[in-house]
Amino acid sequence: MTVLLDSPVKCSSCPIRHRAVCARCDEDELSILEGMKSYRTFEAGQLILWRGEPLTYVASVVHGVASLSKTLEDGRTQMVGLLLPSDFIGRPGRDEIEFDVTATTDVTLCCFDRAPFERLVDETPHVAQRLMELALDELDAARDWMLLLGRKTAREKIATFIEMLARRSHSENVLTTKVVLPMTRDQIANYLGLTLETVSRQFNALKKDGIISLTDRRHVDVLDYAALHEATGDDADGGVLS
Amino acid sequence: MTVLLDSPVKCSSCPIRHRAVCARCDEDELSILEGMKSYRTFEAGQLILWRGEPLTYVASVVHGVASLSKTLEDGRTQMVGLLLPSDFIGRPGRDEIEFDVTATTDVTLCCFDRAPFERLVDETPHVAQRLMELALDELDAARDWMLLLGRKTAREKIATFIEMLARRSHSENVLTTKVVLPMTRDQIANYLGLTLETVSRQFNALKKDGIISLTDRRHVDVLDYAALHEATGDDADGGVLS
DNA sequence: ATCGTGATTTGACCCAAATCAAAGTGACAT
DNA sequence: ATGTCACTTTGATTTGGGTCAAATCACGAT
Repeated sequence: MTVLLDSPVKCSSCPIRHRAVCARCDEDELSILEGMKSYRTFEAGQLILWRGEPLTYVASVVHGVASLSKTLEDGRTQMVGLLLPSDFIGRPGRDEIEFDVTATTDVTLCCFDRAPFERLVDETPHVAQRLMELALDELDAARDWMLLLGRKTAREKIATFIEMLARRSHSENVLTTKVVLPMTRDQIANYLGLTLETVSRQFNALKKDGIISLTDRRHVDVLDYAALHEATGDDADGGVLS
Repeated sequence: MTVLLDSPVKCSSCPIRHRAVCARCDEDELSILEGMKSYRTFEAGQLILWRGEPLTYVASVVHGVASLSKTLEDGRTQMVGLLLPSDFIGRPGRDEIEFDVTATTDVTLCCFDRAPFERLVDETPHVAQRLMELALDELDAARDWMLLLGRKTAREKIATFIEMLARRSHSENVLTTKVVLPMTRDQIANYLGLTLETVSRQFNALKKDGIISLTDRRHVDVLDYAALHEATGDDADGGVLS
């Protein structure tokens, strides 16, 4: 199941050092974190946490992609968030979550036991502030997603999804044309409030229109950024995810 | 336009005293707030704040209902949040919002200028904590709404909406059967990702099934709570808003 | 190489909700 | 009482995307 790695990387050379909850920690604070952290890895498809389960630890995503999802009585499900590297799982002052967390790809988490972590948060205002910023970013992303789920057509949903991945996958500030899809058509459907068949059809429709090309199942090449943005339905600079 | 009332009520007798951002303030802190607050009222339909506009003040909703909404290029809109009494507008560390805020009914806000308020937040950890709780509540509500927008049928959406209002409108812990709709069919449609015609038809379908009765346009009477919950599609205790 | 399995694409058909179009309601002003 | 205006209901029709079903593809295991 869960594999515990005995040797997490040093905070100072951690890939998410500058974006995660620890972004503004100084050397002393990092060494405290260093002492209380442990890595856990999960394989693609594994359930990481589930609704109602008491949270014994909180964590930052180091590598990979995890998803948050909610389920209706009859089994219909909707993803309600994607966790990319540097995103945070768990929240101060709550010991349950009301959704499931699943590893979408193989995932590495940097975990902290709750009690000592919460103590650190109470004593370190800028960590609390950083948590607040992360929560507000999630809230903004959730609201963009509400607009997508409530009002966008299937084509607009797919275009928005590709644009979002392109935006997030550029390492610095260069827009990449090659986008890696971190999930299957089924999972994409789940994220966008569609069925997998519609996802497939719309990918191919965008391809037929010369906006993207599909090299293999997990890679999209954006041929025409302007047309892609046009296809999202968003106005000028709206709809930006985080 | 905006009316400024010169005599806001005393914090100590404020109806949202125990739920708003000031919930855990002591007498001294309240008197600081007392000194920096002012009331503003808006008529139903008025725009309170809009996207991109710099935020000069933050506020708590005292009376009435306001809505947050986002718009696509061609004018389709989606509400992304409802603000009921005690909900908070504005956020530490951001000076713009990425949605419009509109008065749904007549609204009274308790406003604080940003600069002094942020100073207070920095100096008063429990206010920062309360803001965090409010943000996390909004995030949970947003996620419930994503499930609704992405996966629920029109009937389920209407049932969920009525159930949410019933839950929120009970003054203490008694479930009321009479629910006041704080908005028009058009606005409800906007909130639920539907058209106004569909909203009207589904209200009448629930009525025909004996689950609710519609006294007048703005009042719903819940005749059968169990059936209403059944109709939401939520499982046992899920889908609770805030 | 071949098989098996899960992911993806494609096609045919259907239905829930959108769209288009008209009436119906009720509160208020004249 | 009459007209106006904004909101709501109801009906007829269309349609985007869901559903069901059958290939096709890709890739690791044997």
